[in-house]
Amino acid sequence: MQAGEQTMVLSERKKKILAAVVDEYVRTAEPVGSKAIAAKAGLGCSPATIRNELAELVSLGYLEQPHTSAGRVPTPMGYRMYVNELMEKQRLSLEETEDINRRMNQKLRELDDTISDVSRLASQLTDYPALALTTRTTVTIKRFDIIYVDANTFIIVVMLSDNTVKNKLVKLPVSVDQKLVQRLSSLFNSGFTGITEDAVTPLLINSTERAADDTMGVTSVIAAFAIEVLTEAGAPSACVSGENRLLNQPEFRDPDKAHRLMGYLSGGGYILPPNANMDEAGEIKVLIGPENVAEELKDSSVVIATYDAGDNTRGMIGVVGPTRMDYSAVAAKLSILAAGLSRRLGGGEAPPEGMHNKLIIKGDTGNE
Amino acid sequence: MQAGEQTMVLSERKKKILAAVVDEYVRTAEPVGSKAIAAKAGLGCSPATIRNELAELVSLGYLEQPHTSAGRVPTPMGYRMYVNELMEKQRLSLEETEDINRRMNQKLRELDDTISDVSRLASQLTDYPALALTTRTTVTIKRFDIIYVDANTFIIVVMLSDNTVKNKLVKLPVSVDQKLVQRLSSLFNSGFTGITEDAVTPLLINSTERAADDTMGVTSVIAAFAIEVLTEAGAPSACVSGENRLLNQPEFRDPDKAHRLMGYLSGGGYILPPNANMDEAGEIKVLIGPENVAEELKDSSVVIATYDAGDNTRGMIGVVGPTRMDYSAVAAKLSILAAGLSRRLGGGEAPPEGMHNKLIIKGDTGNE
DNA sequence: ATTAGCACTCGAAAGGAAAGAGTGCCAACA
DNA sequence: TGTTGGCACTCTTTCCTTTCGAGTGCTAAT
Repeated sequence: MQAGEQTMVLSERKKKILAAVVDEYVRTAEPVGSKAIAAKAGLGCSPATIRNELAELVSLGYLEQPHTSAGRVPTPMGYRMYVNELMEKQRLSLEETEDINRRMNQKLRELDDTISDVSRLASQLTDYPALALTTRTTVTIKRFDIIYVDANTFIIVVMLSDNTVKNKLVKLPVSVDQKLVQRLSSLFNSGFTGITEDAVTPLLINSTERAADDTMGVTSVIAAFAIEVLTEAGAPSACVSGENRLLNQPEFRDPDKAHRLMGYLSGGGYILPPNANMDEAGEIKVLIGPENVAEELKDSSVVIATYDAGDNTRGMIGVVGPTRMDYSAVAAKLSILAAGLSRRLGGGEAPPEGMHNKLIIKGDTGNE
Repeated sequence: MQAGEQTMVLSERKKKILAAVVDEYVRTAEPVGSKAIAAKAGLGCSPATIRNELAELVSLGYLEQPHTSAGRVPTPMGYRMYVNELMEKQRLSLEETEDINRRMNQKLRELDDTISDVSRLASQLTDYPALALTTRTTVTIKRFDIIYVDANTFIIVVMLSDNTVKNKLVKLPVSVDQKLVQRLSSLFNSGFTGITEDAVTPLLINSTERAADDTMGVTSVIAAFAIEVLTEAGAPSACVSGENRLLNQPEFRDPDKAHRLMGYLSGGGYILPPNANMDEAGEIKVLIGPENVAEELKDSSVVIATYDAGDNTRGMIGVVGPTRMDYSAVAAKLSILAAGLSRRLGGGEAPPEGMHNKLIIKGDTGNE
């Protein structure tokens, strides 16, 4: 963090070595030594040479040693370099891709509880805890119907601008006239469609009440539902799955540490969309260790894919794990998931199924 | 398990001692010694006397020692005795009760996603993982409406016998006549109401199709939705929350052990309703260690409260933890939750709010 | 029937020695 | 100048031994 921050261009060999360290450390979770690298990475030179290089990589800030005389471990900066430049963008095999798409198809029959299903799927695929979230920006009502059931029961049905439909059964303590219900239905259908939540003012409600000649206060019940629906649909929804997979990772063998992070995650993961704003769909964002804003994530990494859920809705699926994470595989898988989601939910401008690895990976600038 | 199974009546003092051991062990999670009991339980006798009694309780099968020269720990049989006879049924203070009810009220505005909210609440209250599940038996359609939106779009709205309402937006590739939709709407409303899922036969669908003069295959789309709704509503739904709280318990400090159980739980907890059949609402059932059928639960305990969700629907909320569990407090809290749910969801025959501790606790017979 | 006393057991904690992995550096070499 | 083998050194991990203490079981006294 302090020394050697000036971004010098690494020699080819240094890059290869750094990549080898990351790969190996990701695989084994143990500090990797010069000998192992010499054996693995096919550059024809001896452990001693590699030791020299390693020492330099340490002083440049890409690697560190848990203690003198242990192998090297990537620093966040090292991972960042790996993710930005070194990592070979993994192309999943056709089978894998198809498998993911198949499983997605199975899940996504109804696009409503999609989020939770998708996050579960992401977690299964990656074996890390996963989270899914959606932010909608402006939602309006497209259509408003009221179904008269009996004298004190009716059903409100609202179709929103994102083509979801919400309904509510209302039971009143008093009897209402079927005519009144019909009047209200058409009044709401004309007065409350196409407007945002803010536009539902007491004024509007009052005038509707008067226009409908409603003396029983039914109007306000219906209006309350309209507001509720708009609020709820406009609010971001989040969902976390597979927290327990954290326990697979050796870095979370300490129950306290695991518990802290899991608690944070099941807390809703609200705070997760880390550097705010959702980016363009299709991009993948990687946040490594201290790059995360949330204190609880400072020594974990997050990989996030953004997808386009159509009609002003942006969604993200992400995965949380130790900094020692298989970024490449995770990114590839999330990318397919996100593409699939965009294709299904989005406006249809999404790329076709084949096109699964435009893998634009992007992260922080790297400076604190 | 092998010796001393004959249920002899324990002397008063043995009971007191056993209760003291359980209480203390629940509190500290460490084997409890004769000295501690002498100090705590106010029976005026010395550690030596207690040691004699303890030895007998061990040979009777109520207690065991992790090793010679450690304190005593309750066996499942010991816990069973404690739960059945010794435990003082805990009355929560008025404040606590009110707090629970208040929090329940906050959550339960909509009775739909109730289950997940309630399980979360149960977990928060008890600090153990919680699960909620519902079994519905027979659901029928009470009312069937189709809202015509435009030539290839309509909304199906179905009201079920349990007064929930489901809807689905249907987009057709072909244009349909508004008249046809109306015809279908009334045909379904007369033909598909009051019947169970089984009764939706191809025969019925065909005759409806013919009656509606439907040549576009719209009928089958609608019928498919009807089946889907009936299936889904009739299926039990389960929900687990707060798995991570398991990590609070010292017995789950071993990550592998914790992981096993958490995995089992997030697997859906299907298999949880252990000795099958839901009992009468209001009862609390305690399953201790080996009394559980699921292998994964053999050394954990489960406390389950059943509530009446009205109209053929039985629900359960339960809590999972180590056998060393604060049965009394958990039972009391679950009891209030279940009562609250019955009151809100059930037919209304539930006891009023004040009545929160009829705490009938019941478990297995205790023999394997 | 209860109790004080005491030897004994067994796990948990503390200390220490040995093993092993990996480094840093130096001197030799191409 | 860059690369390599060699070697001493460091630090962790592991295993063993010792110590400590809580708690028991038994016996003899009350």
